[in-house]
Amino acid sequence: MQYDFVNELGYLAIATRLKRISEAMVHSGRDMYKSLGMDIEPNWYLIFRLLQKYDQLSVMEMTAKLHFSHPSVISLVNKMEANGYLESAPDKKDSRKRQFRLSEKAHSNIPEFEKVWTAGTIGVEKLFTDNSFLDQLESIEIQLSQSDFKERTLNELSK
Amino acid sequence: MQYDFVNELGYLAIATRLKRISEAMVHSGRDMYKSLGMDIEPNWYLIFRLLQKYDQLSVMEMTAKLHFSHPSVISLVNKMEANGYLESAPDKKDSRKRQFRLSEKAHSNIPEFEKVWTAGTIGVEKLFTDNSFLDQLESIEIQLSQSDFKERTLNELSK
DNA sequence: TGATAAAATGTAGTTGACTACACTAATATA
DNA sequence: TATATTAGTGTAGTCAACTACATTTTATCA
Repeated sequence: MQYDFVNELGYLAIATRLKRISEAMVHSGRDMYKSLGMDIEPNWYLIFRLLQKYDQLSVMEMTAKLHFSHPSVISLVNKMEANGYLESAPDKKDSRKRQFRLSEKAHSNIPEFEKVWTAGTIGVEKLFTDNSFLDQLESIEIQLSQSDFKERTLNELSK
Repeated sequence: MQYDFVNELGYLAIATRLKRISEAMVHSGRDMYKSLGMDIEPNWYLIFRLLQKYDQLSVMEMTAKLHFSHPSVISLVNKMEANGYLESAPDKKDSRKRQFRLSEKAHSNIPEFEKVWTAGTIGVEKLFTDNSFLDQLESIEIQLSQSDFKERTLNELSK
């Protein structure tokens, strides 16, 4: 890796670095799916896994589980439905809701996807020497959900 | 923190989590600057620090040091110049280049900014029990620059 | 030198996240 | 019951990153 000024900046540049790593991985993932001739996107993984576990969910149920905004979820599921991976039907009891489930195409393709997802998981896992990184990530998430960056900084400022 | 399905997904969802954390911090930082009546944006920190260190830089020199795309840098420096924090002048030797430096306004405001940046750094630092997180981050960056997610996954797939 | 390639900047358009607003349906309440 | 509030979905517009393309200037080299 060539010289990177951002890494000199310590903790205050951490958001920049996290975003760069994330974008590099997503970009590379998109590229990989294309190379493998798979017509799916990196983020669809979240929805596939959700509907494997919960079978049928509405938009708001997905936003609650993923902590995404609802427009983001709508955008994801619309694209997946347009590509034939999801089916939606109005909820029987509440006509405001659309219930989404995996399509037949999804079920028949997922075994192939699983191979790639397993390989991807192993590949990423090898980036870490132990699993303390995931633990630290969770710790950061919890702490920031209790008191965000602004609050923490203003608190330090007032000392 | 409420239930978060993404955290069940392990290593393959790490990009999603990094991005969420990054966006939460940037969002909160923007909000903080606003609350404090400071007319700056979180990412401007990178440019302030660059020009403190290097005094005068062109767009491409900044992209090389930050590993950002050049349109991103252009967008940043244009906004900063519009807000009076940067001054630019054509390079004497190469008329394609614009050389950027900190303005008088920047120099006179930075001491106040430093207080906030120091507080922010301390606040973020306290999210971590030790500094292994930054080390791990650097290790990931280096590894991914040598072989990206796609390559790693395809490599595992072929085993 | 003249032609070609490379470099620096800039613009346009894309993407995926977001907030804000709009609409409709369901629920709560006076 | 009628009205007000809340909830679910959808749309529009913003934002910061990106790629691709365009333009101009500089550098290379036949």
